[in-house]
Amino acid sequence: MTIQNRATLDDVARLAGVSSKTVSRVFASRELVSPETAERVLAAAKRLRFRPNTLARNLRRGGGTNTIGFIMGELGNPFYYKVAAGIEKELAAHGHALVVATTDDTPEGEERVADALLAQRIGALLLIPVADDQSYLEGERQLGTPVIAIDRPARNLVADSIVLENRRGVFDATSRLLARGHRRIGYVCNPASVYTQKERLRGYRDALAEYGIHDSSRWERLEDDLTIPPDRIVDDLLSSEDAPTALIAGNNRMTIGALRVLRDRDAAGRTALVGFDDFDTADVIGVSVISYDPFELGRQAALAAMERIGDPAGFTRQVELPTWIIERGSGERPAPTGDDH
Amino acid sequence: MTIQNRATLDDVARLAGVSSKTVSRVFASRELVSPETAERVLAAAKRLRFRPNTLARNLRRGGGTNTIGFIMGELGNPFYYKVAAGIEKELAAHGHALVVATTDDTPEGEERVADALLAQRIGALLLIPVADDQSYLEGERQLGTPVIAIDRPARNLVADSIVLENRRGVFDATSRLLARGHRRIGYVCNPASVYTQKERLRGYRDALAEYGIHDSSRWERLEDDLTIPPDRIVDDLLSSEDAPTALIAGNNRMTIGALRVLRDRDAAGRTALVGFDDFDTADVIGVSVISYDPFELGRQAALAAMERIGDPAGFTRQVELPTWIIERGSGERPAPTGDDH
DNA sequence: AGGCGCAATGTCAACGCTGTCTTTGTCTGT
DNA sequence: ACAGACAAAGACAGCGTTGACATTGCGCCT
Repeated sequence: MTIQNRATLDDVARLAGVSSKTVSRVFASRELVSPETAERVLAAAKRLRFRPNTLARNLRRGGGTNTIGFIMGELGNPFYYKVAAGIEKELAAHGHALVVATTDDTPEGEERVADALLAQRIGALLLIPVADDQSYLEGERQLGTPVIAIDRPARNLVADSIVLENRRGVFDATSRLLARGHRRIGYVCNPASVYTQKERLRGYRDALAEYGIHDSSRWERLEDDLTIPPDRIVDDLLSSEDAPTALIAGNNRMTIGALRVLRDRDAAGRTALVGFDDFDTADVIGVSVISYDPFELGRQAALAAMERIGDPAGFTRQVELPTWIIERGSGERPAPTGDDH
Repeated sequence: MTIQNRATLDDVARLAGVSSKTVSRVFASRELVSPETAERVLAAAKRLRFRPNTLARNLRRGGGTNTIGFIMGELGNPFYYKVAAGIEKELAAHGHALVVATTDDTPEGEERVADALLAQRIGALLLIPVADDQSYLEGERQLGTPVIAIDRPARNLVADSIVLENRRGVFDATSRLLARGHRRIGYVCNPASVYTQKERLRGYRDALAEYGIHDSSRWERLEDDLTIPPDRIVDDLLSSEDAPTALIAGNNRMTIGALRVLRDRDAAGRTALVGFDDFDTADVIGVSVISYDPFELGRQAALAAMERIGDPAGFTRQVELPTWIIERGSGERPAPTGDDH
């Protein structure tokens, strides 16, 4: 197997009997080139298996590439994948490529991979912020690289962001449970200190407050340690005195944990359950959820990035995407009678 | 907001009072640079927010970048995402970046995005083949870009491949059903004409053949049109005369379709079911599956790519990763008595 | 004291491409 | 017959970096 050299513009030019600039014109600018010449050039290029070198092209053209970077967190979560899918699809439709990098969910990881991506002169940076502080990107932004935060706003950085209506989603779900007579409503989540969970918790508390419940701490289980099995958190809550008659799970993992625990503890299926985030088999098992469109989250982020590439100096803005409740049974179980007040 | 120019080696050199080559040494080669000079250079670089331009670097260094491209098919499938995750993790551990591209599952799409990736001078190309023919990559391979096929071997192209033990997995699952007395065993899949499905089908037929069943066509439903709802395919099979007492689903979508149909048609849960590919809530519902590790598939592909980058002329090889059966109940239901022979 | 070796740094060209400017040649109108 | 316009193609430099090679200066040996 001989490894030959890759053909360059000059090689093609020589074979076609033209200057390299003419070949360049054929492949890049489509400026004035006579049809016959173009044909000759294309034939020569094909024979040499020529492929323009985008590295050189982008270097020469100056500024960023048409590749866009996406930094995401832990990999065990389909959420990230769906966002990435939404991004990729929208970018591909506009001729952009996507580089992905993961951060093992640590702030240092985030900065490290951001650095690696930026060294590649990406055209824009999309990220799901993990660190508490994205100020390290401020310099880059001033140099003209747009930054778009997804799912959570960036901190200490001017950046567009695409987030969900977390608060409203949970507020609505909680209100429905209250309307069905539930008063002891549990809320479980882990990790609890991230933006999304804080917002969701606020929605829960706000809804309870409207019914005069101002201290819900005894029905809340807010953890911040992913090594704790979700089952244990739910089990702990349900074992407590004054156990809740309804449960809201702050994310997918907690919902599935809750399902396992309820299967064991509550075979009759009396406890109401609403989870944030839909999952594959939720309809088969009949789990009510607060749903949203993760693809759309990615799509909007890609659109925002491309818009910002076109107009780097424009005002940044925050887009809030809707959430909605899908009723499948588990969230519509009424409170046991005599349980209100 | 002023968009200033990005600092280059020369800018840093000027500020630090050294030559640009020295700055280059500090950032790239770590050759002999006195500690004091290095410190001065780093300080200047930091002040100017310098970041080496990998475009220029890779161009100068010649040959490929340390970015690796991955081409995958349809996005609606968690399988792809997990493979990508495995790839990304392994690459990141070795300092490589990952560009992903999707093909909307059409052969033309595959060639189109391959072209776009190759123009970026990626260091290696990983792909889940969709087209029937990857000979269009042969030229590129000869130019030194390793190609690794994932999940299915490449056709008409010398390339390493990482695949699953599809045949053995289904063979074993079918054998177990036979051992439990089932004789009318159904097999549903869509699409049926892809490599993996052909292999799996072979496993199924081989196992039946060992029990003297040489024509299973009446229990097979092999479709090749993704617009057909999985439910309908399963429903059709179960409505037939001589309906099977056990069912093997060739992929995830079919398994979930089968679950829906069985919930409606077979509330008592007598029909055995084994699906190829695990899913999130399979343990909650008690579905037995033929499982494997999609992350490992990606990981092995990344390893193969990096190995091949180091030794482009070595012998190509095919790695087969194991599959195993997870028994959760649905696959262990015995055949109704009096049903054998 | 003179020469040698080596660490530390510098000079220069080139990677493959494209923007700018220039050259060549053909065609039109008067 | 000749200026002017314009289509088609080429010459050249430079994007930011690094490899190959050259230079400097200092310590050390004889």
